[in-house]
Amino acid sequence: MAAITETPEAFAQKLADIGLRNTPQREVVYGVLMKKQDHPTADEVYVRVKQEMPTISLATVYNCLEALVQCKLVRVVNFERGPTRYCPNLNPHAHFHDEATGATYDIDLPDGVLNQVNAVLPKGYDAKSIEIIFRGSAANKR
Amino acid sequence: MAAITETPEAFAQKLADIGLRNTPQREVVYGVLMKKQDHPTADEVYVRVKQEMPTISLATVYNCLEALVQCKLVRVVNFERGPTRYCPNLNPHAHFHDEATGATYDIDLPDGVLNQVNAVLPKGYDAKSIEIIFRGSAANKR
DNA sequence: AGAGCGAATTAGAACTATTCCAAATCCACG
DNA sequence: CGTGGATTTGGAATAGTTCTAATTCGCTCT
Ligand SMILES: [Mn+2]
Ligand SMILES: [Mn+2]
Ligand SMILES: [Zn+2]
Ligand SMILES: [Zn+2]
Repeated sequence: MAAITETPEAFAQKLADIGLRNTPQREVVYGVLMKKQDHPTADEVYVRVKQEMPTISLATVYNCLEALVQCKLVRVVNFERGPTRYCPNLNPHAHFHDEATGATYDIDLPDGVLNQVNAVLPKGYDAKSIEIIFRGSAANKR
Repeated sequence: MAAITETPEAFAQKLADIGLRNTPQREVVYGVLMKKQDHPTADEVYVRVKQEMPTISLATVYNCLEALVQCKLVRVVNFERGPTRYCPNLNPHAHFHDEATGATYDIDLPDGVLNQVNAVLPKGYDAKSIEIIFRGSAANKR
């Protein structure tokens, strides 16, 4: 299970692992993502971050999100060509996109299912990641 | 199994079903998609279509592709935020995206697997479609 | 503490894929 | 043939993201 509260040291270490520094901006961006476990766009992250750090720029939010994605503290989710969304849930999971409301829900994926899916690949295909997106309607969720 | 060669009448009917007319532009766009079973972008479709119909506009290619998607003769595929790609394979299948080459491969999906995947959804979630994308590397394919 | 220096941040310009718009064209029907 | 609504067309507009170049930051070394 991913730690809900990453220590500042562990956080800095994850960045250091790929040759990046820790910065106040990166901490704040990561903080807002952990605080509310949803799937905000870069713009939405920007709005939330500005409450804590009003001087941050949108470019920096993009930079920080990219840094967090690279050191695997955050995942990227895309629905069609809509704005990229950022997901702080590191557990193996799929996404359910409610087309009526636009809401996104995390769907836990047992290892068994991932293996089953991976098994459909013919010889010669080596998948580093599997992304599963459901589209439909969800009743009374969250 | 999807017909490789749709008759012009069946084609026109699929359009009529959703209240659209058949047009030469729509036929040509559909034709180039069926001819080469890959996953071209709108721009790539545009280039191919212009060989047969040099006066067609890019806007019309977008319009035609949208019409074909709506009447379910063509599917849409998106990888991250890259340009939308169009897939003429109507069988249930997943996509394998080779990150090294950028190539896209269709992966047949047996019903069993789709059911297994659908079964991970908690009560209250009703999926109208399931999209599966593999990312990795494929050796010597196609 | 102060200087040096590469990394990070910033504001704004640039870019790209797509959609919008308004005018021209087409075409099925009467 | 003439009309009217659908379709096509070229160009403008849009949205999200990336790029650029100048500034600022914050270690490290003295
Ligand atoms: Mn949506
Ligand atoms: Mn790629
Ligand atoms: Zn998620
Ligand atoms: Zn396909």
